[in-house]
Amino acid sequence: MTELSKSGGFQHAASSLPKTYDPAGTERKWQRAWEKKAVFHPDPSIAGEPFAVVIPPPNVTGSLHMGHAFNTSLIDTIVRFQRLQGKNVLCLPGTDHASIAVQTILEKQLQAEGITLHELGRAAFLKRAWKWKSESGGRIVEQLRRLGFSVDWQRERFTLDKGLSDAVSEAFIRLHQQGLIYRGEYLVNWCPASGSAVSDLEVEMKEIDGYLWHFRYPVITKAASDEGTTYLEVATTRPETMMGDVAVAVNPDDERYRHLIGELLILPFVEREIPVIADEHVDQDFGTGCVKVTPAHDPNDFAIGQRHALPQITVMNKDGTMNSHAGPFQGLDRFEARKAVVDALKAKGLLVKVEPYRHSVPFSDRGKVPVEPLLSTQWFVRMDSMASRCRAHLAKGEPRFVPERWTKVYSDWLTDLRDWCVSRQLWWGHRIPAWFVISETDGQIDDSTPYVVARSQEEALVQARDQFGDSAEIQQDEDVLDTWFSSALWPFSTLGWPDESHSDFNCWYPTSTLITGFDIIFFWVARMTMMAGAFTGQMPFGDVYIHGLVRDEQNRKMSKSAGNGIDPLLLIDRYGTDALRFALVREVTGAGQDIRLDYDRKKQTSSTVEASRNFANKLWNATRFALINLGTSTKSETVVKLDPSTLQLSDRWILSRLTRVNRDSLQRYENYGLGEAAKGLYEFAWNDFCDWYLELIKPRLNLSDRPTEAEVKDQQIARQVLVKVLSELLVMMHPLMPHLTEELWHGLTGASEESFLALQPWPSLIPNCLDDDLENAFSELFASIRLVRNLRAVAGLKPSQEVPVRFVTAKRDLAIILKSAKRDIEALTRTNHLEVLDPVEAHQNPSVKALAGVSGQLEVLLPIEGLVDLDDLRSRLKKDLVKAEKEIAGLSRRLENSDFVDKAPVDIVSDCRLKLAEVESQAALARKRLLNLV
RNA sequence: GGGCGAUUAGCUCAGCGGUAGAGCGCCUGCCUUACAAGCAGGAUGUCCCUGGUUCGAACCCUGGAUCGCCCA
Repeated sequence: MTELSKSGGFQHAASSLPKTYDPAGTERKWQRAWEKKAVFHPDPSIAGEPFAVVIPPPNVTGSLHMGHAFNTSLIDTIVRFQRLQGKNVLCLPGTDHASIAVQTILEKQLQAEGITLHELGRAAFLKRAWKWKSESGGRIVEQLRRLGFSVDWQRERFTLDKGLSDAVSEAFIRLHQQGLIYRGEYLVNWCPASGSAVSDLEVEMKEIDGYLWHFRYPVITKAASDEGTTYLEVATTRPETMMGDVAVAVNPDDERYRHLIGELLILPFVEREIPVIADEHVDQDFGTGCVKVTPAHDPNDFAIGQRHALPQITVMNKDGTMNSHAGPFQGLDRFEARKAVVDALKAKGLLVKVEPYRHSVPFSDRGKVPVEPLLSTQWFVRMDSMASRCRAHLAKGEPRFVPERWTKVYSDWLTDLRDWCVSRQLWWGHRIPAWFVISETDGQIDDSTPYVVARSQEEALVQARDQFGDSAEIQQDEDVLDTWFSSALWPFSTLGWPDESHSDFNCWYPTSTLITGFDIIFFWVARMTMMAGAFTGQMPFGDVYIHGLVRDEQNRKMSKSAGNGIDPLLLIDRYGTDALRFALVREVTGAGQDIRLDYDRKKQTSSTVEASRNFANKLWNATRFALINLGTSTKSETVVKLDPSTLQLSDRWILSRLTRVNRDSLQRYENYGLGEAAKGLYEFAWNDFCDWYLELIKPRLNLSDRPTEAEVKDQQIARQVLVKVLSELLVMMHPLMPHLTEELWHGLTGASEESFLALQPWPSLIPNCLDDDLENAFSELFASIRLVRNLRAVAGLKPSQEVPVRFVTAKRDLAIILKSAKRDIEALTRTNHLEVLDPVEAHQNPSVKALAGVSGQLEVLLPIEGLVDLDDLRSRLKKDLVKAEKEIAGLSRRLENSDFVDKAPVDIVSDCRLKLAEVESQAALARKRLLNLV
């Protein structure tokens, strides 16, 4: 083992190969070698069909979670496969700058040090942020390396890098020129926790148990002149906003209130007069049918306010406390204010009732606090034209979603899309490239201050002076852009855009496939297609492969707050990277469902990953077996062309299976059937290759002391086939288990340190090699072997005890196979004398009392009288008989049905007849045996 | 309210018109010279319910139940 890690290969040390695979050393070794030799650093100028994937850039504050591991495993499987296809593959890594997350981390640090953000100042803050990034921002990237991710690290990008930042400015400027960016005062989602506006997508609606408060506003005009004061009753979930009320709305068709329309009410506490208005969007059946209208604090009310030209009165500060418009409640936090308002209403006798009420409340994704709809001046990106361009592309199938059903999710979202608020009141990020001409508004910035958009301060000043004269003074907007703005440019900004002559951009744009989870279809996928459409005129990727989420053992979404994450690194330490990757990929089904990862939290074990680890070990040992049995001069043999005439049947069988799994895997990898590819290769490797083929060739590999010339020659054939099958299997497995296969392939082929399995060609399909008849024959052969073993187990024979066996069949081609495999069967069943007879021969030469079984058209007899417990045998035979009779009943019923016989396809009917005959003979045999036992 | 997905062995999931499979777990033997992280053998199912289409339904179509997700 130490030998292995020191020498960097085990090709000369087969005998010292350890019995179990130790992933840690192997993984480190190849990760280093791949990166050192720049194996995944493609050259855009070389020939070869380009294939490009950009990874979803993880948050720079992040650390590896199962979602990354899953996404990475899928991406890497695909790109490694494409590399084996000989394509010029670029897989480009990087991280995003995560404005809010980074700012939150740093603010916590500052808080601990007792410094406020504003004391520190913007420049010092940014310096700190970059320092933090250089120290802690590399963690996720190092963790991605541990997954064996075959990305081009030399092209790694960060959204705040110079190039990408320039791309962001350029994009902003161009959108502004096209009139797709505007600035204005609108109701936005204000996150009091981060002190910034957030976009609609960053708001999560949550069902909350709250209350519906009913209270009364006094009517002060017409009605008041009658008998005493009349009141109008309103119902709200947010009493604290009442000081911002500018009207009460009722439905114009509502008989109850029609007479009050146009009357005035008096708003308690602030004593403002507000009108009763009619709006047909008011639901008569909700609450009292009267809606208080607070345009500055509610999106629906905002719309009503727009329709009726109502004023907007903001009663809250941006930190969530009440402002001077809130009258007596000024200074209170919004939730304290709610209580205070309710208490005060109660004291005034204006509170009618309180009922428990479950309703949706918007929460900030990041801040985890209720979002406050607040009027503020922000920058917006106009969505309609960009979205409709995307829909036009989609009509042409661009991009293609896999699975297809996500297409509708994407296109629905692109319809009726609200404009995107892109400004954030933060410092860490891309500062908005807009400069206010403050000299026009007396050094102040307000909504009327003109601005210029430019690439730099200098350019902005030139523009400003052009437009406003030489004394114009400018000041840059304080805000930064939404992190997703830069992520939306990722597929082309990372390739050199806006320099469209950049060789990377020319070679790899548009990219081939995007592989990501359904949770960011809106956040990221749709925004990328919109930006790409606007700037490159093309969709940024051909395919979008959407995968599910990894859920915990109880099917819950993994999240930091729930604390139910499963640490991939823990599983890697325990089972190896390849085992984790294989386990994750194997679970993926064609439908793109979520996957549930089995996990025992106490023991920190996962039976799913363990099974994959065991599989890795199986491949390890199969190779170990090969190396032990190949002798010394094996390397050149691997390239020898196999001569079909020299092959044994079992060789032809495994080559047929190999060809089949090659063909299937190719098709599955290409069509995102990664789980199916993994399962198919697993079955081939474990069942066909290890369980059967290796066992079948053992006698051919282990020659006697004095082998004949033919035996020596045949040993060479077996060795050649062994190496061919195993080495090709390693290539096909490589996308799934890159480290293990790289290691084993080097060991098996003796390839130099300079060449890599990762860059080998996919094995070509052997022509005319698929042989259905042969595969069927081998299935029968294996069934017969299993039957003998089963009979031996029933008889309670010791594994070492050799007995004679008789096969009786009327099926001639089966008899031929069985006879030719006589030596193999004997070896695999511990049989010392195997006879293969037809029924006539068997009848002429009846055997003594024997244990018997039937498989297909084959009867197997174990003449071992005296060794068998007759009672056991009897109950076994009875059970067989019952089973057979049940089957006979079913089959006969079908065959007696004339509709079935007439209408079903002929081969189905004949299969049915054949099966019936077979089961009938099985039953007959069981009956005969039972009689003989008496 | 609109939409999507799921429901199959104890568990995790395949299968998607011809009468049910895998891995793990379980039972019985085995340290058989690649592998005990293994080998051999074995047991295990009203394929959620309901109608319908069909010669035939786990699979297609009605309707429903339960769980989950997305959008409003």
